[in-house]
Amino acid sequence: MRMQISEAESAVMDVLWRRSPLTADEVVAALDKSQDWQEATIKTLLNRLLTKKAIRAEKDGRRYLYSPLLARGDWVQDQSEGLLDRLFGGRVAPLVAHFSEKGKLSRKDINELKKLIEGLDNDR
Amino acid sequence: MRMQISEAESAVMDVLWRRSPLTADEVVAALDKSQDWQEATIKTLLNRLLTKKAIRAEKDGRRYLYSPLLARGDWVQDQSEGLLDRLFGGRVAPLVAHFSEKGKLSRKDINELKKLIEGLDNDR
DNA sequence: TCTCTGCAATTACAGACGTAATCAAATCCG
DNA sequence: CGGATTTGATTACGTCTGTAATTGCAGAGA
Repeated sequence: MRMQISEAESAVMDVLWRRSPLTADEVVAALDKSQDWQEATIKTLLNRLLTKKAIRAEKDGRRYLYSPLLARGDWVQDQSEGLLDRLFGGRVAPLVAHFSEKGKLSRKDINELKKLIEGLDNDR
Repeated sequence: MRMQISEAESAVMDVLWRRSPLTADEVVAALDKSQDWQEATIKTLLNRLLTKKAIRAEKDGRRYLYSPLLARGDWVQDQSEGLLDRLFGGRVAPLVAHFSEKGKLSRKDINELKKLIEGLDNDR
């Protein structure tokens, strides 16, 4: 079983991925807009992430500075592929087809996808 | 907070989505290949799904026949959109770009995507 | 040096989940 | 009819998660 990061924990990771290192206080501040959590709650999440080795803390005088250890790309990869495997037989096209059917493709998406696919198609 | 179906529970849903109604026994048989669960475990999962109203049970003589109430499409939609929002800002193109970078696009995917996009692109 | 204070570490607690064992009710067999 | 068997219902229990409160310790002031 690989490392699991919970929903709440990933909100904390998100702020550290955006900018780091940060003090606990800065993390709290960053989450203030998006989440309705007490400071203590965020401290707990930071500690759980520490024991999971998903982040690290370096002493900076009286406080700590937190940084991610787990790379966002790896995490995203893990999550995405998990969902792809579980729901779409591991294939990307059906996933996109699904979003298309559900009207989740914006014009912008379509243009970008077109460009992306053409690029791939040309170079072999 | 909307209805949550756990990982283990979704394995049970999967067999009912494939074919239903089924007896508990048939569900157990179907899961025998993929999961290493005791019969009792599967009974528990069926019951939890019942209380969550994700499936229903109709009496068939001595036993019950189980069927999904939750549609697979709805569930897939829920999961996919959740991931899309959490990891890709709710946009499909970046998700596909991600898979592309990670080399998860097969030739077949590319062809299908191409066709799909063209279709969308033409009709407006 | 003693106290206050700002943080981090520890502890708390209920609900969900994974994973079952056990209990009970209905039915079949002899 | 009474025991064996089948199958669903109830109970169990440790871990993880969401959500905190509380405690303890290292500096800042008095």
